[in-house]
Amino acid sequence: MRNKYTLSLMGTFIPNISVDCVIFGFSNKCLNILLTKRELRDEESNKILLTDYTVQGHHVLQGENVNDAAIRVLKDKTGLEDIFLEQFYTFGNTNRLVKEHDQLWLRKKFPMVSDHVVSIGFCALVDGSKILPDMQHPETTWIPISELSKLELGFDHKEVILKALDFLRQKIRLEPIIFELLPEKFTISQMQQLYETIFGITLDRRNFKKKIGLLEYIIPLKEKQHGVPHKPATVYIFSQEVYNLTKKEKLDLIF
Amino acid sequence: MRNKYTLSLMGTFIPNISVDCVIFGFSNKCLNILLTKRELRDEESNKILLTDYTVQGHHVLQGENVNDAAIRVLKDKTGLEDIFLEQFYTFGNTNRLVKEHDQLWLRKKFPMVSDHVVSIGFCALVDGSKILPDMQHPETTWIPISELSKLELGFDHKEVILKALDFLRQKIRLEPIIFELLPEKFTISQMQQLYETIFGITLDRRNFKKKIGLLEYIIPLKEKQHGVPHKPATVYIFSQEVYNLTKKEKLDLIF
DNA sequence: TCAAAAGTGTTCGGCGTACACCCATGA
DNA sequence: TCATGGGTGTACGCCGAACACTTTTGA
Repeated sequence: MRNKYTLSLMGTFIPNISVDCVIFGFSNKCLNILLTKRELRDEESNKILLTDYTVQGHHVLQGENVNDAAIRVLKDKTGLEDIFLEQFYTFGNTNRLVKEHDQLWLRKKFPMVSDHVVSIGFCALVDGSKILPDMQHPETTWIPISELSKLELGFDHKEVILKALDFLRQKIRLEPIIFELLPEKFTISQMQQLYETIFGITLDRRNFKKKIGLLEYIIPLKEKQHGVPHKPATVYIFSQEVYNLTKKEKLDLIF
Repeated sequence: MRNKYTLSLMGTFIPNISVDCVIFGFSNKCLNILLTKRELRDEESNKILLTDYTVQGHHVLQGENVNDAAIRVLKDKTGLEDIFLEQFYTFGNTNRLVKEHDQLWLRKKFPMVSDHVVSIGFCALVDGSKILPDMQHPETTWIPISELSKLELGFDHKEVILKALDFLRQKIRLEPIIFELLPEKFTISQMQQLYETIFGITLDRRNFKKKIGLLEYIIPLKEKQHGVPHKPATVYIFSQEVYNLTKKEKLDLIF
């Protein structure tokens, strides 16, 4: 799959412009990021030269819109389409590829890319229940954000992920994108757990429920959970239409 | 000045990556944008072929960080340094340069640039009282945002400006960047007027004052206005230090 | 003395926060 | 019957919104 671009279309991608997608998903009460394990072995000794993780990225193709490149990467790496995907920052420092590990990797695998690659960072949000159990890309895995500090990351991808997380936290306060991370039908406590994992806080259940109860666009269904060993919870849906109709421009001048 | 890059250093800039700076300033109770008037005449007939406005932009140089390119453009076009300057969006559509006017301009003036230029948009905020009365660049002028819809704008710069304005409005709700647009010493009603022009609203003076009065980091001086034909107002300063010490992470889950 | 903007206080309602007990289900 | 998480109500305090009259200055 990846060969499609690195081999047969070699020369048709733009050598100095790429996109990087930080893909967030919610499962197991955790916010996770989809990362690719990178491993480089010496051809003779078969000794491991480097092993670390990177986010999903690729160069923009000749004649391709930058935003479309991100859509393409997402589809290639996860099979997902039509999900939340937005730019959050562009990484343009000249030293982003100069670490020894990364140079080694690039010389071996991508000798044609430029020394100074500008990368547009995208943030994608996916419903955790859509995680493919056995992907075409066995080297990609979900990592809880709480594990991030323990991981070795390639290029400037640590910074990329931190900026993406920042973006997510701020955006969530401004727009109803939290639902992009939840299944279509969700319970109030799933939603609460999601907030808690994103912000690293704990919230009072009663107050949370009261607040959600005031929002007309979060609609309870008749349906309940089943198969749970406790009182089954009511399931809710988010209505974008009701949201559009009822949202009021509240402009807190607070900063 | 501009020739420095377009002529003597021709070939040292990256043909497909540029920065565009949307520079906001506050004066005359208005939020203004610094734009450059563009005019192209036919060499024989001297007839005007196109006339419109653009934001301040330039290509990134070989070996230059993207963020440094923005700093350079800002300095070259306004003489200003050390002011608020942040990325807000990257414009990467393949059709951003294809309007007939723009092609005409590029063929004549910048034949060496690529067909597909990705441009990183930056938002700069300057104290309106620092506006140079007679600039080195007579073709640059401040335009109130209320006049924007009447102007002809080059390339995709209408979209660029609208995205910058959006960015400014959201950022102001999250961080104390409003002060970047005000003189060091300001009155409460200047601050109020600034909010009013940015958001296109009107606010109640008493409530506004009360709110500002609660913020420890907006500090009244002994000093008053003078030379005004009415009761002189108290002047205030913003203290970044007090802000850092007293800000509390308020996290409204509201969206 | 006039025009123009500055300064000031109260009331009301809504929303955030703190906090504890009973309920329904599967194992 | 037990463990697990679901569902619910009250009291308090803060802050945002509405609203009108007096004060100071330069012209």
